[in-house]
Amino acid sequence: MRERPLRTSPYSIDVVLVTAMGNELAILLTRGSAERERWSLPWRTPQTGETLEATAVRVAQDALGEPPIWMEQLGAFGDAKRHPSDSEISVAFVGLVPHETASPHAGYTWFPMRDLPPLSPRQRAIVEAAMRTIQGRLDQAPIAFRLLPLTFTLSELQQMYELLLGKRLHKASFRRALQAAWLVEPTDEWRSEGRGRPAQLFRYAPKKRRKPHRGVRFDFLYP
Amino acid sequence: MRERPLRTSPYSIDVVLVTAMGNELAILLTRGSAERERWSLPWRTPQTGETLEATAVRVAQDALGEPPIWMEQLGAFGDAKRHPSDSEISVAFVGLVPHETASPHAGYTWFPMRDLPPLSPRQRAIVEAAMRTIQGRLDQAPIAFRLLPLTFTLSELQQMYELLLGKRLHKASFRRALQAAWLVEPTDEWRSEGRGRPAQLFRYAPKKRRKPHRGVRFDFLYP
DNA sequence: TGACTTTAGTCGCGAAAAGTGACTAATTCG
DNA sequence: CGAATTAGTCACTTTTCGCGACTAAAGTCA
Repeated sequence: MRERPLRTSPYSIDVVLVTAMGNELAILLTRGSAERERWSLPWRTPQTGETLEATAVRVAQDALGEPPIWMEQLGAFGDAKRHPSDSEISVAFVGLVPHETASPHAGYTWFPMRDLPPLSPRQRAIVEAAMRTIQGRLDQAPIAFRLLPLTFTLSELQQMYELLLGKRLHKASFRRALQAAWLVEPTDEWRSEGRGRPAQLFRYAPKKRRKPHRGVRFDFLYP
Repeated sequence: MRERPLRTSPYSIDVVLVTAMGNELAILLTRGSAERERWSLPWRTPQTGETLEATAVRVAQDALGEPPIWMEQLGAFGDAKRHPSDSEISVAFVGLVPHETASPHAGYTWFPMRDLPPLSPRQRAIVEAAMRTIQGRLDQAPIAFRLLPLTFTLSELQQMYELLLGKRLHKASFRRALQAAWLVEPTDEWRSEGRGRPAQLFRYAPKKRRKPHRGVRFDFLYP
């Protein structure tokens, strides 16, 4: 058994939990009792013998009761910026959570990305890194699919990509890229959503490619 | 002043210093006195008040007498894998050093990537992450140029890219991509390198682009 | 009912970029 | 000198991109 210093932890694990709330991205923040009036990212200090990832999953469990559907480490953040835990560095993670199944425990609240409360400089840097990482992984990991229900329309999928990228995409090009990447397959169900022609439902079903070619790339709209 | 625990440091800063040695990439390893017979990445524990980057630069200074020409954080590595410093986690960095000016201090040795001595699992993971990061940043940061002298031939530049990517590139496409990216400008000097037509010397001189468009992308050769 | 609106889904073309072999140019070697 | 060698460019084909315009199937409202 290894002792931890009593006053301050060597490092904390901070997690940016991201979800799609309606038309916006949102992240989970908490206001602990000891941290007078400032919101902060969920965090914990590691337990002995626990891997970094395991601690990050535990943070998510404590906040939402379930693990993220996708997670990635953002790196270590120090920079002499003050952190609520008073730890010297934070090892930060991003995690994605589908909004349907994500009901925050007491003390945790979803905040839309557009309207975040003041955070510590370090945590603000972490949130920005999280967004950059999500956008960078979007064409390599099935991030958008994981934020949607098992079946979805292509319009819903496109809207999710637009939300994550913060950009409008061109419909025809989006579908062409999707087909080239062999990521979805149609079901035989259709959904009528009020006005307009009913949309076919698709599911995420990546085909094995012999060559891992290049990632999915969409055409941007420059409005 | 904050006290550090005496027995183990909370974390160490490990640096993968990469250079181009002739036709191969090489990284710097050290065999400290206390670390019986095993080579390891250069590392230090942080001093109070020092940023992570500053510590990483200090590691490079101690090993080579000069700071890396480019550096990036790789993240935190824990995974319960044993580290020579006995620290719980390592915050790892990659740094690039041009080989001409990089003479290792006593106890440090360049090892070609193809022929590394046994490393701890954690450090092996760090080295692999370093290579992935270099390849991923190659089209965003002027990595290849920084490993070359101030003026260079386009063949030398292409060889450097091939070395870093581990792939052959097609000459005509390479030059086309280079021109599209406005990264180099010709000098009026030529260099005769034994047999064959003399090559014109170029220098790194990135033009400001109004739109940061996309990164440089080269055409691969599939042999 | 029938014109109009709204959303889904597709087509196809012009432009741009990528992939590649073959060509010309300037040097050294024998 | 001619062959070999390396640098640099050209030209052609294929693929991908950007995007407007089209058809399809529903609801809305006079």
